[in-house]
Amino acid sequence: MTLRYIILGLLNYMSMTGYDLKVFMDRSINFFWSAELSQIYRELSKLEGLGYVNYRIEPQEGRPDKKIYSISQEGNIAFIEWLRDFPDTLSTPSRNEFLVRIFFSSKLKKEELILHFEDYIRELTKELKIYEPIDKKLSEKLIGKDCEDDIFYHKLTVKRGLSFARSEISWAKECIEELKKIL
Amino acid sequence: MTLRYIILGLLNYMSMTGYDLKVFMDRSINFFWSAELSQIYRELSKLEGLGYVNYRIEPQEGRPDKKIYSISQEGNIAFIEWLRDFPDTLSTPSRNEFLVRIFFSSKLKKEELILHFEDYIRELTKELKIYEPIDKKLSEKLIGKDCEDDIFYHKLTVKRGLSFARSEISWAKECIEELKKIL
DNA sequence: GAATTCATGTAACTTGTTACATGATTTA
DNA sequence: TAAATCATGTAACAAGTTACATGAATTC
Repeated sequence: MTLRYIILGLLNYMSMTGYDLKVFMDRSINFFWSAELSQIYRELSKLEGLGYVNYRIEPQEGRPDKKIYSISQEGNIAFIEWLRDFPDTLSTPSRNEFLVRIFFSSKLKKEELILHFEDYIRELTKELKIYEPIDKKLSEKLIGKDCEDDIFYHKLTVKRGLSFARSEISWAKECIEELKKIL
Repeated sequence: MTLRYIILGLLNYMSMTGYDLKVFMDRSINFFWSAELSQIYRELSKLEGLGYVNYRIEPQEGRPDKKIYSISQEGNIAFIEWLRDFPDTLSTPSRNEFLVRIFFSSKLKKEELILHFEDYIRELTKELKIYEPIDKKLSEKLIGKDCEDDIFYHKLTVKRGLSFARSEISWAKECIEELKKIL
């Protein structure tokens, strides 16, 4: 269901094609949710069936015509409803393959496992370097504006990205230390 | 694919029924992976088809007979292979519904959002209280043993649970502060 | 000359969720 | 008396992934 509401939420910003939605998602929400184009198209058809979105066709030459989707009033109501009933139990079960692998790593050479932790740190450092300029940019955009603005909330998620990455890096470093002790 | 290797990994510890696997998972790996019984049974059939597991039947009275699964040699080879080729790109896409909701929260009253952050903090505090005694227990078990032991690796994942929960709590507190500033 | 962008999708598949069914025994 | 535990599963559905197809225009 989450993808459904992401689409409605984004169409609230502006009307878009399925392709646009994919591009938009890849550049924003992708840090904490992802979806394939095929999934987006499928969901758009369902949303249309529900009357939550409408589309108009913009003809193109040499390319398939654009279907520009907009959110309907009913769609907007459904979106707000979803937003308001935040699940109390932290709904989506967390799945983390990296941790599964660590859990079973007794079967791995310590040196090898250390390399994996180092890879992990490298990945997260890259992420930090992506988040930092975004954080700055959003801060600049926010100056003088009040909090009604979406940017304020986007920034909260970017801050979380920063704090998460830093915390993971320091955990991974501790793991490497522990492993080196008993090498 | 991850569930497949979790099952193989657990059967490496000991032979079990599908039901046992579910119970075992719920008490350990559940913090970073979960699966329904129906999914486990389905995967066990597939694994049997692949020759990665075998089972013997233990008859029972008044209850369905037990099917006690063991890992085969081929299964063990497949498991080790999986463990060795750690994906370089941090494979499974992270999905976090809570963050999606925060991203779109401009449509929510600030007071309401603060309540959601407080719920989140409460959840994570509960988690901390679960992890802390586990961490202690594992530390005690580890004394005098060397690192070949699975417990050492399990403890790394528990440490991560602690560090994650603490980091999330402090982020959520900051968010509340930010929101109160502009209330 | 090869890959990427733009824009639509379909089809087949895997994975995860929910609901249902059975039936004795134990616990609250 | 209701529910949880033990133990098997099936069926239907929802969500996510991967591969395929089209075809012009642009960038490397």
